[in-house]
Amino acid sequence: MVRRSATGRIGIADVAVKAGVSHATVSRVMNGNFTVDPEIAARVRAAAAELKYQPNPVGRSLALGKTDTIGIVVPDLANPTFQAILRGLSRAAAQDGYRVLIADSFEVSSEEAILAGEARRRCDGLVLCAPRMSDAELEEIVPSLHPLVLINRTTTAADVPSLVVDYGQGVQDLAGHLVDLGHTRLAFLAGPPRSASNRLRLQGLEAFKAAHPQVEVLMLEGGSDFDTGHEAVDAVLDSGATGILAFNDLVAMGLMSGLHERGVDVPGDISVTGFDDIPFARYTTPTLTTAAVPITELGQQAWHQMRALIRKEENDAPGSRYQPRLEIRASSGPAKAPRTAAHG
Amino acid sequence: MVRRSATGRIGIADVAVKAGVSHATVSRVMNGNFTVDPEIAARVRAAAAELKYQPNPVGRSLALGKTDTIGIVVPDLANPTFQAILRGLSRAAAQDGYRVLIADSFEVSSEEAILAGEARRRCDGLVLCAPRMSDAELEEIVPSLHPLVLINRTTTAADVPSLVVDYGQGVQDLAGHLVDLGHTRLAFLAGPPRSASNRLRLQGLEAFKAAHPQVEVLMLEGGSDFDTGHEAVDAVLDSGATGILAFNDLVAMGLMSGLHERGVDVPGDISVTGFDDIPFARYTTPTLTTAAVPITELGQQAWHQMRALIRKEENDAPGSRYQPRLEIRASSGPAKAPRTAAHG
DNA sequence: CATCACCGAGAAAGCGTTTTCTCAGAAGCG
DNA sequence: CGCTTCTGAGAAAACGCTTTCTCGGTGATG
Repeated sequence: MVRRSATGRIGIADVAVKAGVSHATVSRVMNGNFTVDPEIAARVRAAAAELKYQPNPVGRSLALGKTDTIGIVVPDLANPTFQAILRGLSRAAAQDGYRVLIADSFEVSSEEAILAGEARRRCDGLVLCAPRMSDAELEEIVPSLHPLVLINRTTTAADVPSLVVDYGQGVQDLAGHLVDLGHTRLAFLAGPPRSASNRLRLQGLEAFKAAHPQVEVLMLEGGSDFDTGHEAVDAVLDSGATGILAFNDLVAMGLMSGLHERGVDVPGDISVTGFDDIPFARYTTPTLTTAAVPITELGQQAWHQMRALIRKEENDAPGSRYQPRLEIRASSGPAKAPRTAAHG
Repeated sequence: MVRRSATGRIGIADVAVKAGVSHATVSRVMNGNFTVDPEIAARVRAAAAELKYQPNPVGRSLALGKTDTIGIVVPDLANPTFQAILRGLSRAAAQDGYRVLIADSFEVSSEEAILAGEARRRCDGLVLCAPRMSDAELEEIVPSLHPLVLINRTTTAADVPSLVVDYGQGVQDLAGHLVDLGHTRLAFLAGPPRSASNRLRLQGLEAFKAAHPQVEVLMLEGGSDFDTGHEAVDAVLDSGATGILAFNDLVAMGLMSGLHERGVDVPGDISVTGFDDIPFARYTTPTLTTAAVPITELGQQAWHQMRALIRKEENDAPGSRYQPRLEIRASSGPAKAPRTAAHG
């Protein structure tokens, strides 16, 4: 039997014995070091192949001081946005031989710091995705997390690229689109209170209100999933608004489903817009007007920024800002006469 | 400065020096070994806290022979089914202090074996999710992957729990439902050819045909995403079938969207069913009749099986079989008179 | 008072690699 | 032929931790 090591797995030592050389030589051969006699190299390779030897990555990591793994912390793995970021990140990282370790904080912001630290120590770098923690807390832990890439949050720390989507501009574009269609009474179905992207949307709407004093913009409480939108039907109908800006596509879909059940026509009676342009958005009935965020690309960019950090390359553009693109589909249409005047 | 080690990070040695004890003692204290003098322990803890010492997991892994990480290989991270499994797995594993490393094979079956091996070596166990590789290849690599949990595939190897969804039964339930509604000409929009779950559906349909000779069941080529369903509109209309069994909910949604564009009424003209019951399914218009698979629970179960393997517990139920539950919604309805007779 | 058992902490040996250091032996040169 | 230089491979250190081994020192017991 060749099983010698305590773990039961065959190691470099087994190969060394079989090939009649030292571990050092086996290591050299496995790493393509050419200062080794071709004949011996061949013998080592034969032995390795015969034993099906594969280097233990943990030992390797310890010696090399790197794990070829990056971590990502997301607030909620059920959210399509984070799924897409994860996908883009994983795909891009894989092309450079890196793997991704995931940590889901389940929207528990108090856990984020611990999760992030733990994940960081296991990996060569960390992507912190839309953290829910406070600015103060973020600033405090950021230094210990380098190399770090931030998504949808910013920090004053240097060397921490930030990829942010301009939700403020996006929501203004959507509101503008509705106003162009004649809507004068809008309502915003807000997202999770701790979400920075929700704050950006709110700021965008404030700016919009300032620029369009004739338009009413109501604020309604919401969340980030289907059910939130579905449950908001009453509040939406009560508001008398004809143009609804949902926090994201999921909320918009839930809302449209609820409106459909009530016999309210979209966009005949009420126009609905989403945000994100998830793949489903083009297959709803009616198809969903939304603001498209190149979200998978964002995950990919996150990796490229991370790679630059790991390789200590000069980074000409540390971080970037993504502009959502207005995607006009069938869920938004001309405003009908305001319902407050409908009884006349 | 306390930075001594080559990596720049502070290690156990720094704490030892600061507390005036040996590394061994620091290690003992950090691991809650009570054979150490309380006063010394306090001194060590104080030093550790002051230096913000956190044990290096790589060194720890090497010494302990475990990484507290499990790997998962999925054919396509963009597929909601695998996302849900990942979510359930990650959540359950996290509760036991384990993290998940992901590997996406992008439906390239030739990559799967390498990916699986690599991921396995980095982790304490592996979840192989609906692998596309051949049975022969699977059998070949399975022994080297233990502890291993298989999803939607089976193996002859012992000690490899298999979690499989009974797609065959599910598709028969759906077909039966349509036949009960009076449909006599059905069509199946197939999934990826290499998918085992697709094979199971096909087998189920064969059984169904045998049991219902009066019902026609046509086979149409397809895939697993929206676009597949959307592009299948012509084929579906040409087939003359009034009841369409889509491979999954995504395909069904794409198809319904396409039918809607053509002015075909669902379920008035054609009934459509999906599979999986993804969250979106209850918010489509019309809401989607489908077969619900407890997919997140499946991910969770995968962890429980894995945990039993890692802990070498006796496992009373190595693997299990999940029965989809028929979820009748609005996309299926009574068959109208066969269109072949409509010209009369 | 001497011996034994025991307790607690340091020394050292792993865990599986990579990489530096070291040193035979061969080759080259005068 | 003797010296130096170079090549290539083994010995050993390092990576950061856990854990066994060892042993000085204390308290207990006969």
